[in-house]
Amino acid sequence: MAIVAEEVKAPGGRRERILRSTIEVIRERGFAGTRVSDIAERAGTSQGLVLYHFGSLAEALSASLTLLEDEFYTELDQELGLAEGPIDRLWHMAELAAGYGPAVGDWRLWLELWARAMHDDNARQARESLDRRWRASLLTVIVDGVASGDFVVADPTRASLRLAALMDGLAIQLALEDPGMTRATFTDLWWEAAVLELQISDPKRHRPPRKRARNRA
Amino acid sequence: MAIVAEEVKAPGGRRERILRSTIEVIRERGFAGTRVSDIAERAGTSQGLVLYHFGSLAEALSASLTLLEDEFYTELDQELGLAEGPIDRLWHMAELAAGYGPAVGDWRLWLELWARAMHDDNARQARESLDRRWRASLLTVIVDGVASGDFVVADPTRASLRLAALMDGLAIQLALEDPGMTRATFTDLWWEAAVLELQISDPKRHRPPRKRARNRA
DNA sequence: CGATAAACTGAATGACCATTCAGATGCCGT
DNA sequence: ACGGCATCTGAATGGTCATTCAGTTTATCG
Repeated sequence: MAIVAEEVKAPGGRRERILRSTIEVIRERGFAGTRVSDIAERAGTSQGLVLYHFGSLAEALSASLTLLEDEFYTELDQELGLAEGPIDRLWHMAELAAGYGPAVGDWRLWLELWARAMHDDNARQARESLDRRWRASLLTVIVDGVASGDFVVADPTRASLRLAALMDGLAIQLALEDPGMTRATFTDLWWEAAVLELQISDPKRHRPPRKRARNRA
Repeated sequence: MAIVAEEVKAPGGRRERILRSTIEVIRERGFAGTRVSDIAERAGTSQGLVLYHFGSLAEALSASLTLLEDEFYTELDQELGLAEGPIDRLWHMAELAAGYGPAVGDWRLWLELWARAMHDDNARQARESLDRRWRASLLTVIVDGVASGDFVVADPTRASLRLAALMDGLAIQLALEDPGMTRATFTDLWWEAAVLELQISDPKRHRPPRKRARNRA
């Protein structure tokens, strides 16, 4: 378990390494189960250093949320940059949400964040801005699609609310490993709803198979 | 804060009173934040008694989940018993989910349960059977509606999956008090999706206004 | 080169909590 | 009235952490 090889020069140095470890630990053990010693061990440092950098466990957790936000935004922008028309963009978002990527589709972390948001103010704000951003992107895609004639919707805001909520709901099953819910069914079910909701007409070019299928352990 | 008046004869005695207090505390402080002393204080007893009855905090939490399941089932059955046709039943489920009732629409508790299900096996099982039950009811209503001609659906299972997921997703906003998400918008958005998904044609009798609006503090 | 500061460590320290326990109190059948 | 049993209490007990700290190593810069 004690790999010490590539740790020497992670970009960003020890501090960022600790934050990344923190996120990993939260994902595995939850906010509640995350101890300073877990973070230190995962990062290959001492407990003292974690506190030296962040002052307290609470601060470390909070800072890791900020890092998470950054990665989320980066991933979203990058992926949307690749897509061409509204339909393609929508499809990319579906795949991001289905978990083909490091941050956006990391639903275990989202469930944790939702629960924590009820009791911790940092978490509340983090999840709020992440959610806002996500839904704004979705809305933009829909509005663009309406403008370009790809979609037909009476009320884009309502449509985006619903499609976003549907993702969250499906994601719960995904995160909890409900039998019968896979990434494939996720996109499948969601896309069908989107087609219905947005009256996507053009049947060509729907659901291209995914190229890569990378995901973290 | 120390009210001691009506505690004397809660039906079911001290033991059940402790379980109910446990659920309340979980709702307010989360699983992680729930201490034996919180439960005891809330129930108006000593810490010792909590442990006397349940042996450990973990057991108390677990037992409270069982009570929660019972209440959920009771509430669901009772409410569905009141309804007449498939459309009416569907509407009742929407209202239950929107939080007009003590157990089913208690979404803060659900968020907690989802998060805990990732790390605790009792929670995992509890949420799984609750979820299964809920979705089975929804599926039944849909199938009945198809049989009676009220609904037109190609694949009832997929429809029920989607409609259930949509509820969960909307519920997150509700639980986290997202500005712009109320019980009314919840039913509104969901019902519109249901109408679309199930091709509900009969426009009369849709969305009767709610009679009572009771809810716990 | 020093030397000053930053980064880092590991061993205390102390707070917080679940759990234990020795005993009180009420209850019930006889 | 009394023995025995379940219920109940409040004060220990002990373990598990976050946090502190005295001191060591490493980087930086004149």
